[in-house]
Amino acid sequence: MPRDRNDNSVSLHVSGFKDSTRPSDLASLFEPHGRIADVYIPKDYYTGRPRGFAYVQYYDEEDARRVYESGESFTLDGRKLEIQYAQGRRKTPNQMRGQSGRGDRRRSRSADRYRPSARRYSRSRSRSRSPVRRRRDSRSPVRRARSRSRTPPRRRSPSPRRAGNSRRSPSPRRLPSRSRSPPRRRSISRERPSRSRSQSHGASPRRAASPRRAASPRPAASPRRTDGWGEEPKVSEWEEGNGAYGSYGW
DNA sequence: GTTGAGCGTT
Repeated sequence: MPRDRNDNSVSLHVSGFKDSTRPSDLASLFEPHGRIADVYIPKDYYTGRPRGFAYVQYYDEEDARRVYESGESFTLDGRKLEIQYAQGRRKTPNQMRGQSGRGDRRRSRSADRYRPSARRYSRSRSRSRSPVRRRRDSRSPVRRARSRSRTPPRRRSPSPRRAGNSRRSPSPRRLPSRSRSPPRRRSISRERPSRSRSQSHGASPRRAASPRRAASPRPAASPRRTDGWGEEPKVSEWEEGNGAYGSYGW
């Protein structure tokens, strides 16, 4: 990521669109006004649902300014979008933790983002086959398989923290808030609390005897593969217009 | 290699 062009890099805070809206939709909407550097739609950390707003960042700050100042009203899917300047820089996970005091409740799950350049998919393989499966490993499969340290609670390894502190973070001092555990898809075992109480007959000691790493909360698979990465038909369209940004993909 | 857990909605 071109990082921030400068500290002034402005992102537009856009809201008012439907939950079904995808980054690419916004991208194609705003692209005509300037090169889009990034479109990011935060999603709830747990539910994975879009939080209702997005950040559209122009590569050139001026474009953002123009869009904003022009007061032009953008409508997407019949809804008028509200546009503002983004207030702060994106918070990093760490920052979020810091706010845990208050934001503890609204941690947000991986967000939907849209980066120009995402041109992978050479037609080397028959992409028409199973899109889903393919999508999964479309991005450096190997990489992904190994570095499970990065991607948070996508589907399998639920605890982002677990990964992070493994060695990466300099100061592994994890906050005491154990509520940190991520997307726990309502594990059943968790839901039968009082049961054991009056369960005089079934309680066999030997069972409880084997302490099996109850520590790892397994979020039974993410809600759905609402990765956002999924099928993005229009993307290509948008992308084509901006094939110039090749910068990353990650 | 610079992150993707950035302002929501009382």
